[in-house]
Amino acid sequence: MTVRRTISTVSTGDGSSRRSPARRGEGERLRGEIVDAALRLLAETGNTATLSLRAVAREVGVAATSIYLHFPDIDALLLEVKTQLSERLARTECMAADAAGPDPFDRLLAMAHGYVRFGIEEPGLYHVIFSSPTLSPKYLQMGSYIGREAFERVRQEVAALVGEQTSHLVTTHFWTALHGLVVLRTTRTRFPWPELDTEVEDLTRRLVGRT
Amino acid sequence: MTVRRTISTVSTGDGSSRRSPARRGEGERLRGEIVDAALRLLAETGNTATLSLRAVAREVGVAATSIYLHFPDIDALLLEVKTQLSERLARTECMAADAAGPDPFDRLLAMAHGYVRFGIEEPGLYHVIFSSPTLSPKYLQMGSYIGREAFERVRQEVAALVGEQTSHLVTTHFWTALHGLVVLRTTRTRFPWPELDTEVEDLTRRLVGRT
DNA sequence: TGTACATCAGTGAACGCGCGTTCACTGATGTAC
DNA sequence: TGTACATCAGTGAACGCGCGTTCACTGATGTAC
Repeated sequence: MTVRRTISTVSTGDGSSRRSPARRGEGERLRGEIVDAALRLLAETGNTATLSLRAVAREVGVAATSIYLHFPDIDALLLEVKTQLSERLARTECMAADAAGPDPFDRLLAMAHGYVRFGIEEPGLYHVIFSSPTLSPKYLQMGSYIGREAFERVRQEVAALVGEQTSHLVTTHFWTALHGLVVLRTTRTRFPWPELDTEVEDLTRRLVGRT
Repeated sequence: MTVRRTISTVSTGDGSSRRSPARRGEGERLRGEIVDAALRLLAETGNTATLSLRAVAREVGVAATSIYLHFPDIDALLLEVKTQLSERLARTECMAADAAGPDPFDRLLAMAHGYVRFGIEEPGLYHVIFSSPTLSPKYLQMGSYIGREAFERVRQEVAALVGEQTSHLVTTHFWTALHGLVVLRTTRTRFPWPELDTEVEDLTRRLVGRT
């Protein structure tokens, strides 16, 4: 005996329940729920190497095998997750710059603050973006191009401040320094960190030579 | 029937072999082999979360239960591994500074190069040093003080260059920037990285204001 | 309008594997008498 | 000097667990006739 529930599960009389299938053509709904579940789990651990297919299925509330309906393996799911996260980070940076007005230094500083804020507010997700070594080789190429446009946007502001010639070098400094800042701040919580805004601004000034 | 081998195993007639116990008082020998095996495995994966007790035992060539003779759990083993690695990293930095002579800028630059070289030559081990979140709370306190003396040594050189007052801030920049540099270089291999020595030296100059 | 069938979306049992941990054990080496 | 015994260093079988993956299945929804 099966009884239809109002929302999206079917009770089977004993304790177990069964998800009622999506309408025809709405199969993608579960796909989205899978990605969201993976994001929730990764936000806690920050470690892609320990994410399991069964744990994701459990978090969604679905049979483990149902994951295969939407992803061939867990690396495909991770690629999707990373792509979404990179876009989120890039968007954060972008919005920060747009809110800052036309001055290149103000824009650069705003981007730095945006980047750092994202990483510190969501340390688990931030770590996921940069944990490529776990990906199997077949997804490596695609993953490695993530973040290029964001780098290029920063480079343009940097170029306005230090010149086109050294802009690649200085933008690289920026990227490595902000990345290290986020990773170490969220990892070495007992270290006597300087006040965050002071640290980001002083770092930015020094890197572009505005002391 | 058991036959004594010349080195350190005993053959049991069939394919299996048995390690001949260490002499009385030499029980610490296996402890060292366990740490070395863990280091070999971690050098490949760089991920403490996926290191298993059984894999370590297999690498040593010993029964899984033998690990318990020397470590209460895997976190204790990891703490030992991390402590040894931090000391290695600090020693590398130290030696680089000593080889550089008395000038503070030269010493600072040498330390930076030493730090970065260590990280790039042994990316897996470098990652292990900074992967604290995996440690269970009971070992967290101890782990977090690792590296303090190394920071202090760098700070003294920085103080000679930028003054005592801002030395903590600038040394923090140094640490985060070099950490990010190592992590991203070993992780994002497809990025068009600048020439290594140029990058480190330019970064150092900018951080201490010697452009 | 009715009905047989195809398709879509998801399930659940079963497999073999590696894992951490327990337990009683083995066998060589040293020591007390 | 001989011998019984304690101790040290390490083993191996067994447990229950979570994992990825396979396979045949279920049952609602749409479609052809």
